[in-house]
Amino acid sequence: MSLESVPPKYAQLVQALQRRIESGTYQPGSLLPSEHQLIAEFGVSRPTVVAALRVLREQGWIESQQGKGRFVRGRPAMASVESNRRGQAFLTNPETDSPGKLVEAGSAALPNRVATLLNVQPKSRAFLRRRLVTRDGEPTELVSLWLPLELSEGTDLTSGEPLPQGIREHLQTRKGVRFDHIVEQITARMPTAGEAKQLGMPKNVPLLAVFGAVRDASGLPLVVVEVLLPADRHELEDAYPVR
Amino acid sequence: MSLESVPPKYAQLVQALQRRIESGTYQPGSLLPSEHQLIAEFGVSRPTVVAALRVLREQGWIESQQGKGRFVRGRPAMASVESNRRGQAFLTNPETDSPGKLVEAGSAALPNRVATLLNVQPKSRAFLRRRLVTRDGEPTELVSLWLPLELSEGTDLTSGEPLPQGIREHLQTRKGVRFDHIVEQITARMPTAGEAKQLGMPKNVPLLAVFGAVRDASGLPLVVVEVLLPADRHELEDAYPVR
DNA sequence: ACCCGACAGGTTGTTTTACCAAGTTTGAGC
DNA sequence: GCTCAAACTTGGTAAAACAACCTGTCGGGT
Repeated sequence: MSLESVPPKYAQLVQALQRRIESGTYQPGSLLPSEHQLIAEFGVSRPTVVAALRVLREQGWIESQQGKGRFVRGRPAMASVESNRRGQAFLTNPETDSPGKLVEAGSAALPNRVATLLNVQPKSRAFLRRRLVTRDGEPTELVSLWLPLELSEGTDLTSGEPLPQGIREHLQTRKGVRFDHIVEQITARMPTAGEAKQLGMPKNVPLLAVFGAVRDASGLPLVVVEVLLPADRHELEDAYPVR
Repeated sequence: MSLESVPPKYAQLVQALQRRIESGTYQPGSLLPSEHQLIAEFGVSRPTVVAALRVLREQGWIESQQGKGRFVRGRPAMASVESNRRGQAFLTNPETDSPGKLVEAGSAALPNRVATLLNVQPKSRAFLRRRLVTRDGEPTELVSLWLPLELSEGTDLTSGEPLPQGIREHLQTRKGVRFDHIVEQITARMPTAGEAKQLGMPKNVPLLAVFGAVRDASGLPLVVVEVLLPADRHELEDAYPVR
C-alpha cells in the first residue's frame, strides 16, 4: 500500500501545462491546444481539462477568448515579486527576529488618526506598545502598536521582553480574534524633534509614515500599526496587476 | 425580443447567497445549507451549486471543510475598499477626465531611477510626457510618463492635446503591447525649488513620490509613471489580505 | 472587380445527469 | 463504554448536450 497521496488529475494537468509554458514549448502569445486536443493527448474528460485551464487563467498564465481559443501569457511575473508590506512583517514575525529597544508599553491617549482607524471616540485611551528597531546597530524604524484595552488584557504585550511569538499568533491564540486584512495609509511629514533624535536622522529629512489598520473578515478594526521610516534610508515597494 | 442578457445561473446563485449573508439571514460563523438543500431550493444541478460556492469561497465570503460543510465568513471587507492606486488611474482614464496642463512632451535624458526601472542604460534618452494636474483650479499633482522612444513612435503622445483615450488603450491598439502589472515604489523627499513653484506648495513640506513601472506578463518594463504629491494634501491608501 | 451577407465549422461557456472518493458525525449494537 | 457501520458532508471525474462567439469560405449582389 502506498501512503503518498496523488494530486487530483486536474492539478497534474495544471503542472504539466505550466512546465510547457516555462520551457518555451508553448510560446507566449501563441494559441494553446484546444480543449479537444488536450482531452485526446492526456486522456481525461472535458470537465477535468476545463478545471485545469480555469486555474491557469485565474493565476494569470493564460487568457481565454470565447470562440477563438486560449492564449499563452507566460509565467506570471507577479508571483515572483515579493511584496514588501511593512505592516505585514511586524504582525507575523516574532520581535526577537529584529533587534530593537522597547520604548513604551502601557495605556496612552490615542492620536486622532489612530482613533479613527480603530473606530473609537477621539481622545479615548488604548494600549500602546512602541519599539525602536535597529539595523546594524543604528536605529532605523519606529514601530507603534495600538490596540483596544479589552484586547490587551491577558496578553504578554505589557512585558518589556521581546515577544518570541508573532503578534498575530499571540492574539489569535489568547483572544480568539482572526486577522483578515490590512488597510494601509501612507503619508509623509517632517519629523518632530523627539522623533529625529530617537531615529538619529537629520531634521530636514522627511519621514514616511505608514498606518496599517488590521481588521477581521467583517471589517472590524482590531489593531493599528504605525511605522515611521526616515525617507532617506527607506522606500516602499509593491506590485499589483493592472485591471 | 429582449436584448438584455440574463446572467448565468451560477452567477445568479452567487448574488442570491451574497444578499442573504449581507442581510443577516446567514449569520457569520454559521453553517451554510448543504449542497443538496441548495439544489432542492433553487432547482439547479449540483455542478451549478458547486460553481457558485467556489466563487464565494475564492472571494472570501465562505470557507469550506470537507466532511463538515461550508461556513459563513461574512461580507469580505476587502472588496469594499476601493484601491486608490495612483499609477492605475493615469493609465486607464483618459486625460480629458482630469483637468490639467501639459508641461513637457518630447525626448529627454532619463533620471537614474527611471533608467533602472525601464531596464535601459543610464543617461540614455527616452520619451517624456509631463502633466500638471489641477483640482478645483489649484495644481495638485505632477505626473510624468516615460517610455522608450521606439514605443512612442506612431502614437499621439507627442501632441499637446489631452488624450481622449486612456494611455493603456492608446498603446495597446497602436503598438500591440499588453500591460499586465505595475511595480510601485514610494519614497518621500523635499521638493526642488521648481517643483514647489509648479505645485504651489510651501518649500518646507515634503513630497510623496510614487514610481510605477508598468510591465507586460513576462516582466518586461514598458512604461514608467512618476507621480509627485505634496504630502500635506494627499495620502495613499491601500488594502491587502493577511497571509 | 468589389462588397456584403449567409453559412459551416471551429472554439469556449454553461448546464445537466451520474458515479465514486474522502472526511465527519451519529447512533446502533456489542 | 467502546466499536464500527451507516448516513451525512464536500471533492473529483466522466459523458453529453446546448448556447454563444469567432473566423473563415462561398455565394450573390452591386
